[in-house]
Amino acid sequence: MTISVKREEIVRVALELIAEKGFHGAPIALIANKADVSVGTIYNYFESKDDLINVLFREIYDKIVIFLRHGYSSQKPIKQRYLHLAKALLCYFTTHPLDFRYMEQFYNSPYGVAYRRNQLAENTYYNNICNKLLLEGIKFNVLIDLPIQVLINLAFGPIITLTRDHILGFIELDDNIINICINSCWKSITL
Amino acid sequence: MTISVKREEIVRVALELIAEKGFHGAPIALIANKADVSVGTIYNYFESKDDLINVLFREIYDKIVIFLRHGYSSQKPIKQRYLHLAKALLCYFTTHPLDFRYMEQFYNSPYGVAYRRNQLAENTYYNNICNKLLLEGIKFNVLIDLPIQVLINLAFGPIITLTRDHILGFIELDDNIINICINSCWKSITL
Amino acid sequence: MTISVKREEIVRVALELIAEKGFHGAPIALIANKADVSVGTIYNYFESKDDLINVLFREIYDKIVIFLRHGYSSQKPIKQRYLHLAKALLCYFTTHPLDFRYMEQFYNSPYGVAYRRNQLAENTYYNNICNKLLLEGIKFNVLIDLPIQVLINLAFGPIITLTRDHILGFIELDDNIINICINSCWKSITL
Amino acid sequence: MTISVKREEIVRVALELIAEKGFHGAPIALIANKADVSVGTIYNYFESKDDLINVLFREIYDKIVIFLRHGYSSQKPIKQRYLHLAKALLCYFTTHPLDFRYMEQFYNSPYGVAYRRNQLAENTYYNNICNKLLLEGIKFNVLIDLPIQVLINLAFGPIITLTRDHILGFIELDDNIINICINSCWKSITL
DNA sequence: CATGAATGAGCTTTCATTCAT
DNA sequence: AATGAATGAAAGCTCATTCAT
Repeated sequence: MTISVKREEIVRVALELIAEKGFHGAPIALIANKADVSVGTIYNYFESKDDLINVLFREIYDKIVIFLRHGYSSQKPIKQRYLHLAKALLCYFTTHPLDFRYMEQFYNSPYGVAYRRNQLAENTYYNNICNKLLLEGIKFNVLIDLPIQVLINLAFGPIITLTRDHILGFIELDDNIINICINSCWKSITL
Repeated sequence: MTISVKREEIVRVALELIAEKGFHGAPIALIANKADVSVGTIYNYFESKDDLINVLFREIYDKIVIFLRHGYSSQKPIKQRYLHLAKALLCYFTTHPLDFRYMEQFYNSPYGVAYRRNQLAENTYYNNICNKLLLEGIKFNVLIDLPIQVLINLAFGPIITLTRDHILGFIELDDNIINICINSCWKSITL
Repeated sequence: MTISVKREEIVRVALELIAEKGFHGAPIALIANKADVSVGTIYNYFESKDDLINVLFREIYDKIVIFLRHGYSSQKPIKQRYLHLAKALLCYFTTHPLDFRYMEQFYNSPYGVAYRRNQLAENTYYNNICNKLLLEGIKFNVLIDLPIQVLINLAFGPIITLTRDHILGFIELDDNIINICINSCWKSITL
Repeated sequence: MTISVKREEIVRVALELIAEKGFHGAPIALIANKADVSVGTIYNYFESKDDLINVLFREIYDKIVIFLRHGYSSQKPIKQRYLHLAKALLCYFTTHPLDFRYMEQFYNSPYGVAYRRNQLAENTYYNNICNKLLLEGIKFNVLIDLPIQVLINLAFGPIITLTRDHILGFIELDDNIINICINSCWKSITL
């Protein structure tokens, strides 16, 4: 019943190290050391470093989905739902900067490219909330009729890059700026 | 008089390998081998792998700047200039996908973070064309008054992410879609 | 409980190779090979080649100190103590020629210079037996009043260089010659 | 008639670099660079790095011999001649610290060991002034009857090690100390 | 399950030497 | 004689993974 506390530690330390120093700044031995665990133990829980990296991605991904879903209702108007998602995304990442930087590392690496290709291949791509929302918006003539993947970029791309600049300390975000930006993005995708 | 053909080859192969497989997928020995050159020769032209990486970045960067400047006139209306820059950027990268992926690798790595910090520190940051354009737009009340780095994200962020998806083969761009997207971005930053 | 036998082998082989061929004649790969150990194993026991070199120096140094102390009593007359130290030194090195040559390599290299500078800086310099003995000899007007480091050279310099010549096979030492030499040195430093 | 100025420069720079940083701190490329000469030019004057090292040794050696011979007369009493040689040696090295450090590097390396073995083999060993002096001293019952190589160590060993300590900055020599030391050495070898 | 010593392929970098010009 | 780009073997060091305990 109790999930191994050692496994938790491994995952926590791996997240921290990889987020801050990249995959190559996080050798297994260092992860083991910081997690107060032996190297061998890591290989009891994960098949390989690659496996650990992919599992960690999955865990963060799932937490984000849960966070986005919280308070989200498909009954609400499309705009309201968009604002909810955009804010939630930005909120999650600014409060979980390690998760953000980990995801950036992941997507910008062979892992991420493989993952995305895989998603497309499996056709599971259109299952996530954001995609559904945009597809609905197109269907009801609220949003510009563009390929979904294109629209995603307009709708959420700036949110992500803003978050990155904020986390790296290049810009300072406040509620006012955030609201303006999200509304700007909305403006850019509406007919 | 003639620029070394070996140097050219080294740079070409390094670009290709790093763009496709990342910094760690491009060991010096492999670069040397593919460039039909000995390992030592690389170190005749570059102080270190880091140096090669930074020089390559600089070369691409300069080529992009030249390309963006071509046909650009500060006499033209702001919107027209924005459209020029956005299209040129997208055009350059779709015709030079290796350059694009290289830059992505670069920015998303300690090199890129160091580079950006350096730029901020040196205050040379506001010297590039895009920044100047946006600042002018704000000044003349054409664009939303947001911190320049925030505005940059709205104005060019989606261009970049679209380009990535296109290059990775996740979406297919055509003139129509490109025009719509660029205009959407313009819409998102105007008052 | 048991000190690693691999570590012992590494140290033994390193001593042998460095003593005979110098630091540059003892690449890590060769040490590993001769010690029947993998390269990585050496780095499990020592941080770096420098570390190995310094540790090895320390181990030999400590063995020498123990040997010199054996049978040494500060109650005995100064001359007797000097004769003890000089003989013991010569005895230790002629029976441990690898140790001698290692120490020569060490002192005559950046390691040794750094070590000596460090010792001076830390003021631990005057703590060794030889220095104490000479200082006492000066104090009681038995020895010439010269700076301690100068006196050391007169008292023990020839012992060391004789040992070297002996080990390198340039001269043949016997008890008679040894006694004459040591007494000569004593003569050279007494008032 | 004019000895190549380039060759002079190469030798001068090699001496400086090797004396200060050892053989491995003096790569051919660096020597060439500092001597304002191309790498190839060095190989025009010297067969190899080893050759350069040996030639440089020989040049210094010869200069020392000339210096020692200056003012030296086999007519003078033995003690006076010893004092002359010891002082001249110390004088030469303190005024030519690079030469001293070069010689130390040389002797304490495979080059030096090979050189000494060679000398013994060639029986040219007993030809130098110091040896002749000591042999004469023994013959006339002025000096202790010890093997010449042993006597050399007593007579000149401390001079050399004192010089080293002085050059490395560990001790400060003045005329008074020097006189005491040299007389002490003399005392140690006389009957 | 947990351990961590052992492994060795692979990395970046150096440098004596060559040789076409 | 002079040049210096080119070479490539060899160096020190890292790290994902295994396996006997």
